[in-house]
Amino acid sequence: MTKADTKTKLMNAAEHQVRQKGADGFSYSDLSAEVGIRKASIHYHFPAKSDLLTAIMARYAKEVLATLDGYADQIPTPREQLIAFIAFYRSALEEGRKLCLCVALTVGRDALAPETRQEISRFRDALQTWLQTRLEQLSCGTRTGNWVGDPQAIGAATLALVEGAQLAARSTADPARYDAATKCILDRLRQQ
Amino acid sequence: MTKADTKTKLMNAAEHQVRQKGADGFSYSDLSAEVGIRKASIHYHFPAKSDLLTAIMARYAKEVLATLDGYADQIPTPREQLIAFIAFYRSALEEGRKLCLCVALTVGRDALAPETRQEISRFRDALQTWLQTRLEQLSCGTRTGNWVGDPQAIGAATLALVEGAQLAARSTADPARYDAATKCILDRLRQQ
DNA sequence: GTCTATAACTCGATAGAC
DNA sequence: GTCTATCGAGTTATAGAC
Repeated sequence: MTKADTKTKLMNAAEHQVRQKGADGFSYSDLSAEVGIRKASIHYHFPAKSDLLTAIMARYAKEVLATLDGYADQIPTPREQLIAFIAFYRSALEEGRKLCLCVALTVGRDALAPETRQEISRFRDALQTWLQTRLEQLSCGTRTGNWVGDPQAIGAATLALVEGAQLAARSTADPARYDAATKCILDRLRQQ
Repeated sequence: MTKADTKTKLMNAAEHQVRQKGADGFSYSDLSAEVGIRKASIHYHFPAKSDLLTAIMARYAKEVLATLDGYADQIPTPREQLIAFIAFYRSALEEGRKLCLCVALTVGRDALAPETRQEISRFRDALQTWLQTRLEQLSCGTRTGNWVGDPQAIGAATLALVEGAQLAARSTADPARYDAATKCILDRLRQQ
């Protein structure tokens, strides 16, 4: 675990770069410097850049969804699970310098390979389903507490909110902007 | 008005390109093809690419804020002004293929010139102030209707929501995802 | 698996004619 | 203002030695 193999090191470096600078913002040369391998050697592991992007997006989706499923097991109430979700997206910022991988990739969507796009779509759908399930358990659909709307609509809004809040934080490299944008929904969850 | 001068044509083309592909996703070569001028000639109008990016961001901010101030004059109630704001961000999508310019630029923020970053910050602050003013007029701070929270927090959340909703639409090039993500807040505004 | 070397291309930017 | 011509550096990607 302490010494990752080269392929893993490359994926770690690539994910870091994309989330900080976007898919067009880094090159094999950057990875070469970060990992300590000649840039031509990277092509042995990932023949084309699109292969690398697809691989890191697939891994990212798997890891994030595993984390969220862990919340479902370890955290007792859907209310607290949703609070943990918002905190998780907060922690992904790392001082306001990073974004969720799928946000970082979405801006340059036109230039992505079809397989990469598909990974992004699947991930977003899975995220929204996860949120929707928790919201259904809150039975907010029947206007319990101070919620309005059906779980599907609230799920879509919640996902948009945390991604938008990440952008806000990124705009001035200040995580406090994430907190400001998510204050309302967190207060509402805590009151419930 | 029908025949824009070259400088304006270049800015129009650049804005279109950035909002569709990001700052790193287009080149002077693309502009050359779109406007019908040799790429070396572009440097006469905008010596460096950063000059062009700063110019289109400044123009974008001015135009959008003028539109919103127009809403304040022409639309009677703050409630309807806010609904118009959400519709405006919807119209900016253009079939799910475009983003708000400041969202498109924020991902690659690290590589932007300081002047461009400053234009983005100023614009975001002005947007949030505009939203906050409308929300104060709704007197939602005192928990009127089914709102919760103070105008400042709701303003930050609303901005994050519409920007996140644009990303959702972009993820599958489908504007319906914008509608899904903004359904809750629109319903709440309409009920009020 | 990693290396050197390089092909083939695109990028932003400049010089100077007209 | 727009052009041709070009520079130097960057990019992804490949070939072949070790």
